[in-house]
Amino acid sequence: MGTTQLESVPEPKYWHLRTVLSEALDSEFSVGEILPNERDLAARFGVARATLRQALEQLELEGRLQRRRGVGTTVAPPRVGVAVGTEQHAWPGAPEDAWQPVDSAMEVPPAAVAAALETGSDDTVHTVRRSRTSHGQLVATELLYIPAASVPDLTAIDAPSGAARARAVLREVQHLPLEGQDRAVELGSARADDARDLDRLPGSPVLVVTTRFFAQGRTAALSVATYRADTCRLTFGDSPGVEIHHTPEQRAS
Amino acid sequence: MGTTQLESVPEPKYWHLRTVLSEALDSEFSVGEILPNERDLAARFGVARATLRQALEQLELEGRLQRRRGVGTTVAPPRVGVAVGTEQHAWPGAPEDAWQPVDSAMEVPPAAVAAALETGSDDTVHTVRRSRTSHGQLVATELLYIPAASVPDLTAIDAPSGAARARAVLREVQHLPLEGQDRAVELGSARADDARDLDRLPGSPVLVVTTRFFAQGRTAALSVATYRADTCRLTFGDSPGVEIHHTPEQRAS
DNA sequence: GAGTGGTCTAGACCACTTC
DNA sequence: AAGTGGTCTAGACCACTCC
Repeated sequence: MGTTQLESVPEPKYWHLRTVLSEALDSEFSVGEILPNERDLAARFGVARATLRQALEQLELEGRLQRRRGVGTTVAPPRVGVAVGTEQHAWPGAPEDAWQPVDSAMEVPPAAVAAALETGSDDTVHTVRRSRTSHGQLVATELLYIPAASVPDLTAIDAPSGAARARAVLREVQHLPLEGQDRAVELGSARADDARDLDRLPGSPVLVVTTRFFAQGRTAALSVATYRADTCRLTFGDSPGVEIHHTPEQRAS
Repeated sequence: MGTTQLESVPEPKYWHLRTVLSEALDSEFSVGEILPNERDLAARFGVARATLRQALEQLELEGRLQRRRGVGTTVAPPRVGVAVGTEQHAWPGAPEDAWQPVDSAMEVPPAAVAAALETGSDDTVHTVRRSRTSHGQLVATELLYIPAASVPDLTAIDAPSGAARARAVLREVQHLPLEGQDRAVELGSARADDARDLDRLPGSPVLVVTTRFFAQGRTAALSVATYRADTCRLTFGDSPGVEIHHTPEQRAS
């Protein structure tokens, strides 16, 4: 029984470890349970701590584990479904909107945003910060860019900043006739400020949802929303969405 | 000029490196250009190779770099927009469908899939493998699960496997009245086989799009599509989508 | 065979949470 | 103060591509 394993396909140690741990999570652990610490686990599997960490990182990416510095590693609950495709054809700030206004100010947007809004690269636009909560946890932050031309009646009549100003901007934008919207999802890594808001480390994987709102033949508003990739499953239908674990390695014939 | 930087927020080296490299990519490199190798870069920045690699991994996650073993690290082109939300209300295999059938067989699906399809956990279902190409490159693989009950006229009349069988299954499913669909997007890591198809390493980040197709009050088909997260931006409108680089750290006041 | 990125090690120290 | 995960180092060897 010396050499039970086959040498032909030497899969990386961390990948094999990931599989072993994944199966252990399925069968021997329950949600919220604390795993042994990394040094113990590494010793138990006979690998260096860095190798073990590579396996844990994979599992965290897949939403199976949650790690917190100074605390430990716990078994993560299933990802929460977060509706993104609902409120179709409604402006941000509409009554059923899931977002909470946080702050607003006039700012010069990043160059790519200015290009999409067709504003000059030095022009300021209304920038509204919002956040979104699900099951009592902050799951996303958003930056909403609205050119001054989209809300002409708002010229300096309201508070200069703060949540009140954010609400005023959102109130104004409802008056425009919304002609359509389009949306894109891509992988990103959390900027330092988003990471802080989302209680993650800088560089954590996030899902970036970019939404363009069209009115009067132009892009009248642009939203860049940053969702925690570890805890969120973005749903686009009206139903809550399927919970499919795509991880399993086996595929029975 | 000794201590220009402030010590108060000692950001990790790899994060700072990422920022420096990111700016260098913007200003001094063009798409497709080859970067110096990791050992040289690490020496140039005075860090260990592992630390440099942490920074490169971030940039690769963000779609800025492309690394290939044995070849080198190159500057990645902007992500390609891949339409996911079009073909709304059409079965897979409809004429305008972007997917290429690859193979098909009767298989026992993973437990979570069986649950969504409401089949017994030991029942086989039609499993169609398809792939999707964009700009000459394979960007996604798909597993499409169709319970035998959804295609009653297909009982063993066609080829036992292969692309021809896949086409036969897809042809049959068109006959059902499609009542609706819903969709979810989440982050995953590539399984060994998907990784091979997508020309990535096992564990590479992927965007998993799960689509349920409803007919006759049941889930009549379920698609699990795996997109390369580094090269793809999933778009959901009818227009090609915005190309927003969310990476920039600065946010001018 | 030379050069690349990918894996792995064994250690050290740091930042953070909890007691 | 003790214990956790996060960062970093300096090396080694492996798998792969290309010449």
